[in-house]
Amino acid sequence: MNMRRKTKHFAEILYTSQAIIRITMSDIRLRFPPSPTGNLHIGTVRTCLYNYLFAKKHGGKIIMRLEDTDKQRSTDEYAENIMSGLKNLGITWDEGPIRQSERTKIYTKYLQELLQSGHAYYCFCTAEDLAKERSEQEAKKLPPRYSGKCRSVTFQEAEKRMADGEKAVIRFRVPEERGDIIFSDLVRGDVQIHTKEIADFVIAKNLTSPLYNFVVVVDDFDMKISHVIRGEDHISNTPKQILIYEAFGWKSPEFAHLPLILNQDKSKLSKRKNKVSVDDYLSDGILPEALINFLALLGWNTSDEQEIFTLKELVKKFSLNRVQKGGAIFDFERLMWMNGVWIREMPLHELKNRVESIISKDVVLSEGRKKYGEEFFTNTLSLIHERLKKLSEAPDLLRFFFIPEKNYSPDPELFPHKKMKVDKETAKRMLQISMQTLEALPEEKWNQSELEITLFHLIKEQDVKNGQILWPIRVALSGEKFSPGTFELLEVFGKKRSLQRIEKSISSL
RNA sequence: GGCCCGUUCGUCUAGUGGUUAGGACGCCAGGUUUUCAUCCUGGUAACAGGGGUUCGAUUCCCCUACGGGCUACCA
Repeated sequence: MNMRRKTKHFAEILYTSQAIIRITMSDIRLRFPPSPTGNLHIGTVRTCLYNYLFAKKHGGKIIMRLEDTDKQRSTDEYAENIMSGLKNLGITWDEGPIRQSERTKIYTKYLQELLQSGHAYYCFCTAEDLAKERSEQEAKKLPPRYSGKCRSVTFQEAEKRMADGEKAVIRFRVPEERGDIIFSDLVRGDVQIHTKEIADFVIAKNLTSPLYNFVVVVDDFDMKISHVIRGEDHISNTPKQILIYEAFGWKSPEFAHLPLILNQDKSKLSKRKNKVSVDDYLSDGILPEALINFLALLGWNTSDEQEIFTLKELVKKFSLNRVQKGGAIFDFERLMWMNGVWIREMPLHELKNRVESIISKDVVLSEGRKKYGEEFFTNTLSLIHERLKKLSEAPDLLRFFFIPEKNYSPDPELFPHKKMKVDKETAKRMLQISMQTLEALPEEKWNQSELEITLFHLIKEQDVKNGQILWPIRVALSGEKFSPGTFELLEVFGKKRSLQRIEKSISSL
């Protein structure tokens, strides 16, 4: 890959500073926390990517942790899709997968601990109770918050009521006297919120069904996570989690909240308004490299003017303090441009591998490939290489090459071209003249440079514009409005097929 | 409504107490002795507003506006 490189000198400095960080920060541990409630999402990839880049940059470890506490919505299929998708993109992890659904015993133990220490309590309010409470608050224009009604229910009393069949959830007792919670976010600096803004929140439906904010804390502690890098939508969860850390007497990890990826209208990227499934992009012919490259630069940059990066280069250059604070709109045009760059930079044999599965699904192409041979196929691919913006366009760009001449009939309406000063009449005449000239060119001289000499000679002799000869031939050979150039087509088709196509065109005009 | 976060070309972004506010995508124009694509050249276009601080603010502070996130017995 011919990418721009930094000077050797710079690279050495970089390595040195990395080595220092490695020594002082040897306990870097991060986690990928996907919730397997859907196929791999663009936002999940971006979050995992930044975690990956940070971990690799500092020699840390990554734990794959499937956050599947929502038993209704989580499935093994989604988990599999997410994990294989990440691997296909080159985003790997060192430990796991660990499933939260298999760690219930651990959560239960810590839940009991919190209940016993009084940091949590049973709440018997029903959904109706809470709805009523909320509507009353709204009527008084108060922020809807749980009142703390069951705070006074003692542990013994609660156990008795539950034994009698009453249902209860477990809430965290927010210590209002704690005052301001301030945490230093690695991306946005100090974030502050007062405990009075936080109502007693539910941490578990019951002893064996813990909820997100609780399990995250237990797991991050248990797995010795040092840095939590996640989306901005989690900022408001952070103080709640910090409170739980404090209740246990645990040290909280470092937090870094990433800006969100946005729809065109600046709302959080959603499948209603955008394509969010990684599978969709990949099957649409977006290269994993391009997707990674694009996502890395959505919300982060290197300050120099380089735009194209391999994963390795990203690791080398990544730093959290160059992460943007504002959200970034997902610009498909830019992704397409980047994809085109990646395709063009790719060697031909690699491109061939990548389009293999797409080509094999196309009947005309597969049969034509057998009929005209592998070398021909490779040649045609090389002609469309720089025209490709995404892999899925390949079949449409290639198809005309593989149509057998007996089925081939270009649309006569394609021949007239104003700028070229060509109408059907001229097209026909020029094709006839060219036909004679080309027939006279021996097989062994049938290559681009000889063809150029021959046809330009003819153009001069006939005293016509280049386009008056070259345009009709190009259309005759491709039957397409747009295609590779005349000489390229002539050479790749070879003498026999070229003349057959020209002849067909003449008779159609 | 409340809390929190944010705001440089249409988009992704660089940047500084004094710059012609830079690059990239897109778009437009021209060139690369035929189309398309590539490539090259040029052009278009931004510091949300108002107050301070200052000799001077896009840059520092405050307010407002706008946008967004969260406000679940989802994660």
